[in-house]
Amino acid sequence: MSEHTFATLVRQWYAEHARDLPWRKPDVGPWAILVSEVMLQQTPVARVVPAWAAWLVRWPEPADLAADTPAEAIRMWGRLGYPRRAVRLRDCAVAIVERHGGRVPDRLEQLLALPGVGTYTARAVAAFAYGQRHPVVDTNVRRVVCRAVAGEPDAGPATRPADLVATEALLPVEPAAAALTSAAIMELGALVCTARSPRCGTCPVESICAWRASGQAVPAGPTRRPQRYAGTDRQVRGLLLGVLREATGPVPHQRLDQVWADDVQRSRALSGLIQDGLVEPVGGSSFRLVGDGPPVPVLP
DNA sequence: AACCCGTGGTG
DNA sequence: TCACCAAGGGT
Repeated sequence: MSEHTFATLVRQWYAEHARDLPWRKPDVGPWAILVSEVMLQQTPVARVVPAWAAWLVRWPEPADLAADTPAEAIRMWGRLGYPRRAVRLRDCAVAIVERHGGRVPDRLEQLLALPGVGTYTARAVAAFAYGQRHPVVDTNVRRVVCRAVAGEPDAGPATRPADLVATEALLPVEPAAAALTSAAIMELGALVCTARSPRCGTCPVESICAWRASGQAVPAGPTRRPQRYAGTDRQVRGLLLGVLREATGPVPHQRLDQVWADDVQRSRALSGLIQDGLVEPVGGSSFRLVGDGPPVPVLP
């Protein structure tokens, strides 16, 4: 298969079928791109769209978020899930102010050093916000490349160096075209080459797809461990945080006690929230979102 | 490396 | 219906 052909076909398909997502518009800056990427970590696009817009209205630049409390970040995060990301995003804003003068850095190494920014997000920002030529490999890209190029059923549990190498080989030399190609492959994985029921009939690379040619083998075992939720600490954390999020300021522990009957598990969940920087004890028997409280009166 | 971390839509 | 899972990161 020709790498050039693959990239060209996918880009042509993208030009016609790409979703009109707000963070793909021309004048969207690096900070807005970064916020979108963090929100999209394990949260579906449809739920991110409105949250992203509201977030940027309130905090148009990293310094704006850095100056506000973790509590407000957690509230604004709403119900996107994994609220640790809200705290890390604020930590990230603080780091951008302290290390980079309030501007989102453009070097991969600097991006990777930011809180909540890993292999995928760093590359996504470098490519989509700054037009650099880096392979951007998320679960969609991994699946597409694994299938189309290697002809294998599916990718491994996490991004590996080999995935970056395989994807890099598909990218055109010109940086802007490479970034566009990455976005296009990602979109193809999201809309056509999906995990569960791929729509090969509408796929632009069906004729050169190694997986299609080999009969679309199905993964041998379960791709990953099933996510369980009901009855777990995660559910209890979610319930506790829900109460704290709706309250203003400290909440007496008695009110938190009502969300879950098992004392041991509830305590463990609360400790976890404190450990993660989401919640803090106040006055011995109450708890609040970190930094939450009445506004500081402005002195005359 | 394996496991933990939320939430809500859906086939 | 309910198991599955969606632009990952941290430890």
